[in-house]
Amino acid sequence: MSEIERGRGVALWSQISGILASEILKGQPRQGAQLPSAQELAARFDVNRHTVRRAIAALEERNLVRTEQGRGSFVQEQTMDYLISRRTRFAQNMRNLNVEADMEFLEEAREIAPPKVAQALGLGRHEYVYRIETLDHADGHVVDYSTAYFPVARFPDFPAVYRRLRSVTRALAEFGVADYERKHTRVSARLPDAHTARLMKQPASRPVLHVQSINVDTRGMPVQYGITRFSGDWVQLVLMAGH
Amino acid sequence: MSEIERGRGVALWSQISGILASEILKGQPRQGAQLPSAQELAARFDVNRHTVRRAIAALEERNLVRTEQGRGSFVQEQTMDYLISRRTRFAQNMRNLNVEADMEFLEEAREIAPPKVAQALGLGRHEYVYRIETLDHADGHVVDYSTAYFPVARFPDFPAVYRRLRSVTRALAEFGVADYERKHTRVSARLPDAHTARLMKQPASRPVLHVQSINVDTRGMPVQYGITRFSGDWVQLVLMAGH
DNA sequence: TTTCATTTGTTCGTATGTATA
DNA sequence: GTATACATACGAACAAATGAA
Repeated sequence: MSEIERGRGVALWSQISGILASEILKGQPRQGAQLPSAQELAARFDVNRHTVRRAIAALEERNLVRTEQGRGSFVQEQTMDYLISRRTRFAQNMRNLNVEADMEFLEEAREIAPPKVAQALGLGRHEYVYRIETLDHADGHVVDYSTAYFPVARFPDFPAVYRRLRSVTRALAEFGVADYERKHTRVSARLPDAHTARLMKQPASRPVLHVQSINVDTRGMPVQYGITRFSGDWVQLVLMAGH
Repeated sequence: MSEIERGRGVALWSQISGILASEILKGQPRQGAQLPSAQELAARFDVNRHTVRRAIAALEERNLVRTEQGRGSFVQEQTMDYLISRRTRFAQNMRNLNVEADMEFLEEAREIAPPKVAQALGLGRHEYVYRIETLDHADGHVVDYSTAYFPVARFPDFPAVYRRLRSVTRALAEFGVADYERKHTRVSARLPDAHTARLMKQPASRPVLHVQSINVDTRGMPVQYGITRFSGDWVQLVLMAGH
């Protein structure tokens, strides 16, 4: 079985480029790792070295690969700049990055607010919150695994609205929260627990950015408390001055 | 010999709390480790379980201990909140935290700016920068390992001034930079390389917060490019809205 | 899946010490 | 000195969560 087909109307370099791109996006070889030499790739696909070079040039064009003269080609470290500002919106971030974003609902629950959550949201003891767990993908990668809490009293049946609109911003708007902003953000680096690593499809030995955040409405009342675990491999937080 | 004294005007729970606090601060038991059960502690101090509970409640209040129902009480992992804002100053941060800060100069060099550094500082190719490596301690722990770059042309003999004044802020002031602020900050989570792990006295398996920052003067000209690696165990970055 | 021991959390009651009007 | 309020300390019983058998 040959991986590529000749005379199918798709140039060989293009097919090879596609195969290598999908392998890289699947994480094999890893970021920063060296690609097989042009010679070896030529042998693998049974084409001329020039054809391989043309394929790699296409990958460089897509910023998936970086080649260094005399050393070899390497999988370009991809970092997605995730902008943190007073007005942080996931969807907007993804649009800015020009990637295909996709959200997956994992779980929703109605439960008594854990102490930390209650404190963050300014709730009393024994008050209820919705806990909503989501996975965000972009370009086929897991960007983050997020746990968000919303007070039940203020946002009855929030999960249903969120599911329907697929956006925190629009869901909150439906409850009359026209605008909200980050009150604060806490960032730490840690190793994911087994559950998190599995969900994020990454080894437990790779660190994640652990971000706790509180969003408040225009009157300063907390509307959302969230924990977002960003893939350390793919995401870099960017904090801008001003905004 | 009894560890606590009754009827001396100091409540039993307060004495017990003090003893446990000093043990924890000495690192025994260590961070994350489980405390003896309330039952065992009651036996050790020969008091009622309630009294021990009161003592532990005080430790929770001081954020030295975390207790989980059905599991036990654990020494709270201490994180130092490191405030990132437009006007981030290490010394100020440490003063706010009320800890003994201490800086150690590791290395200084005069070298041609690496491409990334040149770009960040707005320098041309082949321009020189000072590279200064420091270790910051607080309360006996390594807080961060920092590499800072300053353009040689604008700040001749910067390292000597920095060494003398032991403060970036004051050293820059001596060169006429009355004020500066963060242009931006990039944060990622990664595993330290062997060199970094050794310097920071932490295992290479524990992640660090990798922070790249650019400080600019009031006219917007970059004055410093830096890479700071914060101990993931001890430091949590806090990003406040507004300021 | 069930059972069981361990541990923390909560709520009674009782007694005593301490400060204050 | 007396009355009152409050914090401290102990005892017993039970509820709730956890983890291991």
